Amino acid sequence: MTIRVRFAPSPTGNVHIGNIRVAIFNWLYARSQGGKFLLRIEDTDLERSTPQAIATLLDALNWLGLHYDEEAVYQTAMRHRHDDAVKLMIEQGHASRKSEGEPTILHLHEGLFDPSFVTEPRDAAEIDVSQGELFANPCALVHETTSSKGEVFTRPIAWDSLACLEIETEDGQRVAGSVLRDKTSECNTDATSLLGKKPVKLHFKRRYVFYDDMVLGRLEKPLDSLRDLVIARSDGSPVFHLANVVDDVEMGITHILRGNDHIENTYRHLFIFKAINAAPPKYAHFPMIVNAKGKPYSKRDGDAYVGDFKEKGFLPECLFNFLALCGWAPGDGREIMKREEMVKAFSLDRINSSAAQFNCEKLEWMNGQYLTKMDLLTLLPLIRAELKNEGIAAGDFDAKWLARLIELEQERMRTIKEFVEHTSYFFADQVQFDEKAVKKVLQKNEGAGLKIIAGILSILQSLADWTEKALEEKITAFAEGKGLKMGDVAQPLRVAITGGTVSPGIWETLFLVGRERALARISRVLAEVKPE
RNA sequence: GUCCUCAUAGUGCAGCGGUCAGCACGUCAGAUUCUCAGUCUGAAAACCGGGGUUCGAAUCCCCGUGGGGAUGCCA
Repeated sequence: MTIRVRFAPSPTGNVHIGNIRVAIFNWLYARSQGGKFLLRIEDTDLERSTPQAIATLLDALNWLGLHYDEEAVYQTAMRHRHDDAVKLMIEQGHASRKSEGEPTILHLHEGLFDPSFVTEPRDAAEIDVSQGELFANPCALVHETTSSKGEVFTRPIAWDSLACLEIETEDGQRVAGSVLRDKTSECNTDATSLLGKKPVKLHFKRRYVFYDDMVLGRLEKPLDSLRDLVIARSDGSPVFHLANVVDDVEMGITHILRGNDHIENTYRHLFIFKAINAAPPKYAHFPMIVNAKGKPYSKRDGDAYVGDFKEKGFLPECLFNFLALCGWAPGDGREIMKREEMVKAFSLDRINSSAAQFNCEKLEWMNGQYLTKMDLLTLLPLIRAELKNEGIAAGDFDAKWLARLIELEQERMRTIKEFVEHTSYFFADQVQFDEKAVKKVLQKNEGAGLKIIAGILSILQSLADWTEKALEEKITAFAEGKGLKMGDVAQPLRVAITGGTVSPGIWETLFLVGRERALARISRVLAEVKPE
């Protein structure tokens, strides 16, 4: 059987890195297992789902190379399947609806207790009901308590989940649970009046719902802590749980890999699979990513939208790599990995079980590493696009010239955006001067820096051969002749040419700025800047 | 309230009964270079608390504490 996994986002708001990491893990699992990676768009929330959100979602998947194998499934198109499933469950006596205008409820009754996910009654258990009120109805015992803050908690416990139930009353007597169950009418009936005395404790044998999570191991939950579940709303529309399960069956999903916010849902979903006579898939839950405050990301805040990373000049292969490493590691210390390497090394049992905080600084470092190792021909169009994006007519610049500039800047930039930030003086006619730099490097010490560039100006003016090599020779000779350190010469020049104190090597910079502009900039500085 | 789940440096990972608790980002210091970046070298920095089990626990169990989640019509 081939493995089939899916990414099932709801297109409400912008897809954030937490969502996309779920997609990455699914994709990696599918590829590592030779399985299929499918996409289902859960657009049943008509109020909040927008075409625009779907577009940005598809865009993000495409950008990151998360290609899916079959046509995307839109959940709204599956509505009739959901309705059929509800009908089936009612027919088979698993679900019921009191009347039109009421929700449809799936009952946790013995008919659904499959040994593959519900244990036999196992541990002797008791629930203290001395505080609060106890009610009974045909489906459940309902324990209602009020917290110190005044919140009311109702805890309905399905009769069938309480094996060998005995109810202890205030006088120490024990009454068989069946007595109470038989006496209940339609509504919640006060247990005290049914029994003639106040119940204080429930004694029973506890069953557990369980499944084997491929990341977390065996997970279980007392069956009595689960209540019947709504599968269709009052208006008849299917709720998430129902739609989700039915679609997974329809799509032949074999493995569900999702965030651990769904751990609890899984216990419920198992009953739905059973109620529609379908075999449940295997599950793996992994931790969510949290933001710098340690809180979960939310679409509502527009937090960490994937498109923002594209905008900021991160490379998709880097973001992919980085997100895969949030909660997963190959185990041998490798960090920067090609996609094929990750596919090869990926396994669910190496996924971490604790939440990962997103560390943007490390992402920037990693992006810098990617950029440094990147092939020039691959990088060139990305830079051109970004220049264009910034309103710089990149087409006007000679390809060789631009290539050389990229070469020089390649290991200095951490994002594509930084390239533009670092290199504005190569493209502009006028330079933006950093006043501090001008003061410190040119004006200080009675204009020592100015004197130096004045001296060098005449040498450069007479230089016919404007090449990196020639510039290096002339400037070095100048420094040596004057008994100056290279830094004493390079920095004043750098400020005059670039406006600031940071640039690639000075002769490379001079060369690329070009003879005309370089000389003009030095002359202008000499004309306009006066010693302190 | 009840239930589920998680917990190793500031951050991300490694460790899965015996390690001087390792790696990476970041931080700090030094080296190199005309500045920056990079590269190289070095440093500081962690097993949430308390009980057990064991000759021996970061590792297994229990109880706390803290974070996240669920608790009948969000997905």
